[in-house]
Amino acid sequence: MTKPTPKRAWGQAIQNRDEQFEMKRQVVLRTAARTYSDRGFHETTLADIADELNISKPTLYYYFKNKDEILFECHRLGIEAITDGDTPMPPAGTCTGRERLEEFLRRYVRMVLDDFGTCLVMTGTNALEPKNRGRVIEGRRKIDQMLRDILQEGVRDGTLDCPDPKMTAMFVFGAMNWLPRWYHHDGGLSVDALSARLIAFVMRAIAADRCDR
Amino acid sequence: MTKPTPKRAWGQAIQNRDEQFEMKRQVVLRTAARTYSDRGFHETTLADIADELNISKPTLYYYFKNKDEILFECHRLGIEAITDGDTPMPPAGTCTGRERLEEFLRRYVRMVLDDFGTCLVMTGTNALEPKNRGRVIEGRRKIDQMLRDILQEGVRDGTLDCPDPKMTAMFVFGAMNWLPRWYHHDGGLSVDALSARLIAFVMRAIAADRCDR
DNA sequence: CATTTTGTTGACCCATGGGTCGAACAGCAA
DNA sequence: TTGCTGTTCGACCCATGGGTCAACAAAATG
Repeated sequence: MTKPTPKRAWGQAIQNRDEQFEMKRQVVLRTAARTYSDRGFHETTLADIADELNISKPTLYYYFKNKDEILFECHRLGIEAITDGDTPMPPAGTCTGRERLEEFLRRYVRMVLDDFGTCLVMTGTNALEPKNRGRVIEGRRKIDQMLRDILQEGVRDGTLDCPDPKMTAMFVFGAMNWLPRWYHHDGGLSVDALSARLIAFVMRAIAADRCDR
Repeated sequence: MTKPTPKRAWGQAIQNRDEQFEMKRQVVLRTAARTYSDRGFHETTLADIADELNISKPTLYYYFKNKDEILFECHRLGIEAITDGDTPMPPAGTCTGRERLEEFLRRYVRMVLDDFGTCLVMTGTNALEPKNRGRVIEGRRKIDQMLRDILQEGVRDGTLDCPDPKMTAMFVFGAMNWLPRWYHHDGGLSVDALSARLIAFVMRAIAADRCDR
């Protein structure tokens, strides 16, 4: 659950003023995301986060409006990690549903094992103020829909065979969202190896040609 | 996530003194488990629980030592629901690993969609005091082991075919532990139907004769 | 009815922790 | 040196909520 922490100090690189500001914001967010995931949102005090960065509590308020905003930003970054990944998902139609499914699972696993993704699935949205809460829920809904669409696409083009795409999606999300609770980055198993195993498991369950071995 | 609440009043049935005491304890626990699951442990105040039962906060302290103990009892009941179910699991050897797996999954799904089981998988153990925390973790470890053993048994007797029972167990637990987050008792899908779907999904993935259809 | 035991409560205590404020301090330009 | 702006912090405020207590109500007991 906790990645090997770089443990970089607070103000390191001396760059442009705005970049420095944005960089420090990021450092706070990463630290917060980790701590929220480990101990839970309500069990984490702002003093905890500040201490971990060797800064004071008011300094946090120089970079963020309040505790909620920090959590919201973590969730937002987690969601963006899939929806607007660095390389976009291959659009529907360019390859089989099964191939798109594999790609989606690979991305999602990577995302959910990154600090922000982990935070997204480990901490509830209850703490967020209504407006931000709604945005997060909407984001997650879109991701849900993405997987459902892919499954249906695979059923249509004959590369997948699952009786109930909606429910199947939930089972698969469950398996993936649970990863941060037991997978440790320091073990012998790499994220890529893990996602390969998970993909194999899912494919055996729903790939149309699942009698291959 | 929230079952149709009976909403029974506080002191209803007039029975033996001790039974009454124990019954009221149970009512508190069920209410607490539901609220903890819905809103989260830290988001739930003792006043919330008390209000829901139309009693006062100090009354809770007449039945329980503190907030932690209430949570612990919920977890304990959740764990017992599988380990010491009303009818014991068929012992290893009396049937195939695959059959035992089906039975285990059926039980686990039922448990995890009951108030206490839901509470067990929805709320973290961080809040518990060290001693109780250890007991809960131990309980969950035993349940983990149970599934792993069943999987290995199935591999041995040839009814199951999964390359890595440990990891497979985690995937399956993930899918099941995620159920309370999306399944609603008031929908058209019964718990039994749901567990049948989940079992079908898992069996397609790891049953040795998974080419049946 | 008196008295003890069992249940219940309003009112209170107080540690925790989110959030604020004004002072201080850095760097930099004129 | 003087000011200006961006950054940091010690000290403080105060609402929340877990937990307590003494008093009161309600059965049981005799």
